Amino acid sequence: MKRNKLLPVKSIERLCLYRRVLHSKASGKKKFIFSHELASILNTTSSVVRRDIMNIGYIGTPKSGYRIDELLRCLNDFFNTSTAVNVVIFGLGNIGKALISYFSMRPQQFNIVACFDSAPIKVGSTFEGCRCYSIKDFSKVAEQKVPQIGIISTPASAAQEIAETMESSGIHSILNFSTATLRTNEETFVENVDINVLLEKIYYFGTLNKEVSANCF
Amino acid sequence: MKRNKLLPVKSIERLCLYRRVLHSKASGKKKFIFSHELASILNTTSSVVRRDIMNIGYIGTPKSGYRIDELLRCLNDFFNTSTAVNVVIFGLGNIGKALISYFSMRPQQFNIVACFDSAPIKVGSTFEGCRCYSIKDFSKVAEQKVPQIGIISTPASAAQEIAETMESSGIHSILNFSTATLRTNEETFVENVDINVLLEKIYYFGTLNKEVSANCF
DNA sequence: CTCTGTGAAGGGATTCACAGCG
DNA sequence: CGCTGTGAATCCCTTCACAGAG
Repeated sequence: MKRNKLLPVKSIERLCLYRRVLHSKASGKKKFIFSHELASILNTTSSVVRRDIMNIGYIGTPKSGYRIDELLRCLNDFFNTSTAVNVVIFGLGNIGKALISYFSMRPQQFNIVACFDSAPIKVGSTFEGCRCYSIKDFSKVAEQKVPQIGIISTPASAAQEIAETMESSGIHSILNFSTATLRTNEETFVENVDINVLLEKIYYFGTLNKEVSANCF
Repeated sequence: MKRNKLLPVKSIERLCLYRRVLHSKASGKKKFIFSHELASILNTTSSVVRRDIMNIGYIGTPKSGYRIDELLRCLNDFFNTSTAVNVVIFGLGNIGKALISYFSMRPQQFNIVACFDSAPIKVGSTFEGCRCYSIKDFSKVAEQKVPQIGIISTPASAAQEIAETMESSGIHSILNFSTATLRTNEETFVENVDINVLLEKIYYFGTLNKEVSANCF
């Protein structure tokens, strides 16, 4: 793993949030925003905000701050979201359905183009406009829909094979809700969302040690 | 935020995973496990494993490695899981239901004792054994059920008020699936799971920059 | 030998602090 | 005076490297 010229993960996460805030303010009357305003909205510090914005190369103006429209455009370019990104979901269980429902109302950024399940009863059905295919048909569907992101919301036992299938179709961005530890190529980025780990973690930091918080800056 | 004697967040996350692996191996015939075995299973390095285990104070034996049963007991003590932790969920939408379904089959560690929703049609109903209450009744229910963890799976607009309600009832561990940036007391630990941020992130690291991976060690 | 335990080095991200500009 | 931009310091985590034990 060589993270050559890439921005820090944390910085990327925050930049997403700046984008959301700016988007919500883009139609307002205010044309400029200060680093400390963004910081206050997102519970961080102005230093962090300035550093992050510096990282993506945008230059604000002293005294007046950042132009909202320009910075927003800069962030949009940075995240390369001129067209919606195609997403596929493996596993039409509760999580899969939750994601499809969520994005069916917000098709601007991410477009869930297909879902896959191994249960014959689900294959061929349509959930909120999203067609469910057999996992066996993935490569065919992938050729047609050209997904860039894959989400795994299957039991852990199926996860590794699915990850490999996705990789062989050129998907290098995987969001893994299963408890499996995926083994992937170096160029694939996997993010694990493990509900047990999340709960253990917040329980540890919130309950076992009262004097701590990670939410504040 | 003073993270006094606390272990690093990343270390905590990994320790959860060690526990899961050890648990699955506890009934096997092998009595010992090496740091490099754990590392290989979880896609990390033996250095990391040894450092993490050192952090919680367990001492292995050179040559034979770690006693699986002892290390597991040590981890259980560390995470203080002698009894199930009580969890409440705000918002009986898709995510809320997914979580209830998931944990209704695994009541050992985390026990979802109640859920809350503002929709009158949901209040009073029961989903997979979990009773849905009005948010207004939270403090009454909380007195009875003594929840230690709260999960927010409502729209962002309701999140801040819910977080404050939870805090006033003594919950200091919050898992936030909404897009709201919560403002909480210092002693409360908030973990945000923002699906948009997650997807942006994996898209950035997986698609925009092919030469990178964060899954490998 | 092959393991663990751990001080020390290294690398990354955050924070500090201040120059420079309007 | 605000504010931003940014080198430098700091802090935290990971990695290295090796002593010590069996």
